[in-house]
Amino acid sequence: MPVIQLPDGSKRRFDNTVTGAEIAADISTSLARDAVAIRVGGELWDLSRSIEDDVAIEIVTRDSEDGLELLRHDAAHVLAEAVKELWPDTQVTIGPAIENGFYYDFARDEPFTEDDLEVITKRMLEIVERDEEIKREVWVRDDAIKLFRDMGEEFKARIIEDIPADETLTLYRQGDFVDLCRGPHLPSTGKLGRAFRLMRVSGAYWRGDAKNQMLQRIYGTAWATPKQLKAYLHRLEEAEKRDHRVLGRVMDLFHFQEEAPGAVFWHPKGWSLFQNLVEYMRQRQNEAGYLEVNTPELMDVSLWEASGHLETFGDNMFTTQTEDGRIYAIKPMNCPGHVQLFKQGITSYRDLPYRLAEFGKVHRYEPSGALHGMLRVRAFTQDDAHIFCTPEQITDETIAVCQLILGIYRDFGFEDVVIKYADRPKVRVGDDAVWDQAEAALKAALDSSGLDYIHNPGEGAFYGPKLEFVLRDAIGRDWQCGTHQVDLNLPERLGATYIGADGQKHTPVLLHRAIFGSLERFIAILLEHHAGKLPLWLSPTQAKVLTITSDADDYALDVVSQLRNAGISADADLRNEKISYKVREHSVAKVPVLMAVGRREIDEKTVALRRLGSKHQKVLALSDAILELSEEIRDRGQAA
RNA sequence: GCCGGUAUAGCUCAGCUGGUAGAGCAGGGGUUUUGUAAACCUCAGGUCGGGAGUUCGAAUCUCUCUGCCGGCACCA
Repeated sequence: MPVIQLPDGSKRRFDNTVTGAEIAADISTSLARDAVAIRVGGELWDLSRSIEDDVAIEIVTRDSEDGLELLRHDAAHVLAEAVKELWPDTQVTIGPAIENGFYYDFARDEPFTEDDLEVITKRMLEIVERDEEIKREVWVRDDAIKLFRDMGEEFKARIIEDIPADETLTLYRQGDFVDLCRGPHLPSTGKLGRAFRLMRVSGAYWRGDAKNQMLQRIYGTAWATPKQLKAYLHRLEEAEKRDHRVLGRVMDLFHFQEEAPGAVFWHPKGWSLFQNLVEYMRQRQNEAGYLEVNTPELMDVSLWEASGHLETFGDNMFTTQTEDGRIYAIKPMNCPGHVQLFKQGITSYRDLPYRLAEFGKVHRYEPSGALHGMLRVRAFTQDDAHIFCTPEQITDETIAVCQLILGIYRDFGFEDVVIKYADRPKVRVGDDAVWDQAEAALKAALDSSGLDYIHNPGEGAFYGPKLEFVLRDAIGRDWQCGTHQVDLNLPERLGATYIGADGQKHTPVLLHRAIFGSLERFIAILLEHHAGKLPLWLSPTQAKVLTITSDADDYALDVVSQLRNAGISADADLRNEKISYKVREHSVAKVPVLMAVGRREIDEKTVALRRLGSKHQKVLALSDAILELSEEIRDRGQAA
């Protein structure tokens, strides 16, 4: 005779054991309709599972976060059922719910085609229509293995074999389809509804390991209501419009071409944007006590052997051989070069910390399949810096770097930043004792900074543990940009020393840090974050002066020169076109400020100023316009 | 690197089951002097990504290489 407590504190008494479905029905018919599971303690239970004890429960509805996950997981099962009905020889493997949807991995020789997806969708809708009951069954491990092996489901059998022998297994059966699954599930396939869509098919390795067989993964999205599905598809379309590869073309910033895979051809406007970022960073770094340097792109492989790069990073390095037989590597990182600079000049502890910065262009041979616009390239520019310091200085320097990074991200409008602490990876150089020391130092510094962080095990650099700075953009995507690493290995390998206060030789600690990470990547992120509408201070062309009639040509040129004198990048558009035509063209190209000038403006020494994204313009004195824009540029769009 | 898709004019795309290419925009020339997201007329522009094959004949079918796209793996 269980007493069930609901989230509002009310209690219901039942005479016999009761199921979640019965409780929901007892409350209201609409709840009975929308319920998909119940939460008992921390666990989700099937609606059909009977409750014997007094417990507090929560009814999970289809549009809640948990409910959606269930729905998506169910969609994966219905997908698998449909595929098994259509192609019985296909083997099923796994099919979880993921963000916004689900997937299922199948083993099948024939590839799935676009047309197949339509056929599968149709079958899935039929299965929903059939409203098959989804039944939970508890099985003994060995019986389950036999069941799947007899069905020819080798992959499933292997999954079960890896489950500890004493663990009870649950299978879920719907129609003729049975799948190993932890559950819970919806009570019947009809509850899935029709708000799902198969999106694409792709390859995926069995158990996520590139050494294994490749399976075929079908991705789908699923929602509680058709309206939500539509909204999601709309969001995808919007995200596509933000694609930096598209914006790069319409804004005339850069391009790629076949002869240089993974390398950017910067157009004048794009390069101007690039230089704006460099100038900004240069100023911030100068203020923070960094010294800017430049080191060779090409250095003999012996240096890279000594640093350990060739051994641990060699697969990613470009090399070239000259006529004299020497082999040079094109630098994939700037650190060895900076150590050479340190070795040239620094001899005393009095010079530490010694902070070297370089806008270093590095080349890395990334796997062809990894390339993606400017977000993943083979040639990129790092805002790299190396801080040589004593062990005692690690904490202060680390805190200073964290503050610098967070402050800079704020200037770009990124407030939401996650810090990850990544420790030793499998492939690394140096003794464990040195790693113990480096990890402890970084962690202690981070702890004393008072910043929140999460642990990212095994993801450090090959020479030391690191902090990763992940920022979240306007549409909720995460990007890793900044990094800060403690390195006790490279300075020693490359023979860097200084004389301490004790008169003895010491090896300096090397802190590696980057803030944008890659300028190319950061620009791509900025473009997508702002959907191309860059803040005024960053825009390559800040203002365009448009003539309404050719009578205004002289005045327009005068306006442009006054703007330029005030440090505002401006151009005139004197073409024989209608003003609407010019407004449209420059709006499409995302020019932030348009100034139209005609006869009235000539007479009154004014401009008709229109902001990107606005349908309105205001007429103001040229001098006032210049003042307004100058202030906005100076404050980087953030009113003091 | 792996799986799948894809490559036609500067850009976006059309071209059915093989009969050697078409539109819009951009560009050139002209008309128009224009008041806030596309004025009008006209001209030019492509060995259909590269190579090989099948065929009387290939943008179209096959193979292969390269790039790109979506994932996976890698990386950050």
